[in-house]
Amino acid sequence: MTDAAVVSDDETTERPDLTQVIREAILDAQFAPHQRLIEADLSERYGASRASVRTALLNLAGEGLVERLPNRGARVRAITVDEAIEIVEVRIGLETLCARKAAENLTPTDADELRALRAEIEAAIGSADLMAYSRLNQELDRRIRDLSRHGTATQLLERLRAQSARHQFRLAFHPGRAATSAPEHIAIIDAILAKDPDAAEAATSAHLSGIVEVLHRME
Amino acid sequence: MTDAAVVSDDETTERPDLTQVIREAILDAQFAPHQRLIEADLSERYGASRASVRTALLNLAGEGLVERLPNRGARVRAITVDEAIEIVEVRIGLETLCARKAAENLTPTDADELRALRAEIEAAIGSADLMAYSRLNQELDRRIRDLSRHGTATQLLERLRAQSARHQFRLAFHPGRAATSAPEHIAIIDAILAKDPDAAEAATSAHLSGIVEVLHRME
DNA sequence: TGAATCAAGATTGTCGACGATTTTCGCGCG
DNA sequence: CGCGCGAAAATCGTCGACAATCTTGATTCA
Repeated sequence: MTDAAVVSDDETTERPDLTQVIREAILDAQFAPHQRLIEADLSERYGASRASVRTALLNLAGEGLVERLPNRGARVRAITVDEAIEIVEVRIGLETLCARKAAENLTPTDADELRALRAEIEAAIGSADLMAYSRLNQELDRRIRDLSRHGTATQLLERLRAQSARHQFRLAFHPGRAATSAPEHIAIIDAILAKDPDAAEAATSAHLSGIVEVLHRME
Repeated sequence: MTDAAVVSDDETTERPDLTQVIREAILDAQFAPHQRLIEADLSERYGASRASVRTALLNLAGEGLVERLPNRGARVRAITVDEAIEIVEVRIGLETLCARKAAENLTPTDADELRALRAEIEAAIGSADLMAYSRLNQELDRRIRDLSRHGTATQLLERLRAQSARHQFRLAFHPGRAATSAPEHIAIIDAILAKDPDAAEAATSAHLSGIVEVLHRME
């Protein structure tokens, strides 16, 4: 299935940063929430020294993906529903800011790309392809962050997204969720395309407030 | 186990976490922005092994206080004025959220403490004690964060505050700044005391927007 | 003179080992 | 039978040494 015989025993191929490898393992749910990440185990599993594993775990702790209990090691950080709600509440502040800036900064080229993205989203909705729709939502969020050219907000949003990846994923398949959020996403896109910061902020705020509501009911 | 005569030369006293020591050194401006933090130097300076220093630097990198350039070591992260503006823009979103929650959660006991704090602030203004006023501003921000009981927002605000400590400090002594911001702070307190989330959000937003303005002019 | 090259120095990255701390588990005592 | 107690295991924290990498400065050649 893979394209070459490089996977197995030989480690001579360039190895990507351990931090990234473990980060993706966590986001891929190869490690469960609250699972202990024992340095010696990871060390053997990835063929690196304990010091390297340690460095990676320190990095991931800084990103909020793992917790480090003094003298008791690291474990995958588990986000409760309450925390997921807090995260979305914070996202309201950050994403409305980005939406505002995106509307202000929009260039004709950006507008074309955004229109293309809108078309894709509408197509995904039309064919009821939840998986594609979920992916496009993420893509839209990322696109708006980029357009905002606001490094600080972008960085914090990226952190929060990683931390709540599991919850975001669950939410995407919540019954009836797509039908509600789709027009909200379209509204956000249109407000940005219209270069209307106030409308972009309002549409973003409305969308995320809806998510907070849903999460509260799930609690 | 007497605790006398242990302070001077002997290192047998419990040592506070190196991360905290170096963090405070950075915030105290013992290390200048962009100054390189060489592991061997810090190791000798604080009488710890290089591994411990390394751990501390990784922690501080996670907090955004130092930058780590691959294979080229760590240095104190320098915040430009543009970044300082971005940080305040983000604070608008986060602190309005906290002010809102604080107004909603306020208990009679909290209200008493808040009134005491207001009295202190008014006293500092009356005596034109800029140093005390600056300290009380920080205290007020912290108090509102606590009252909000919003862990996620609190954590992010704490990070941002540390990163922009230098700029916040400079701003506090900007000519005429105290006269402008004092009534804004009082307005925020009163809105929270009135348990009026909308007013608290508006007052906080107005205050921080003013700071953004000033920073823009300083640029 | 000036650019390319390469050697020496400085600094970080990685490693295996040892010591410290926490957890686990068996054992005796009430 | 349960509860404390202590030894053993598991695991993290620290250390010194070495390897890899980047930087600096001298040297050579056109």
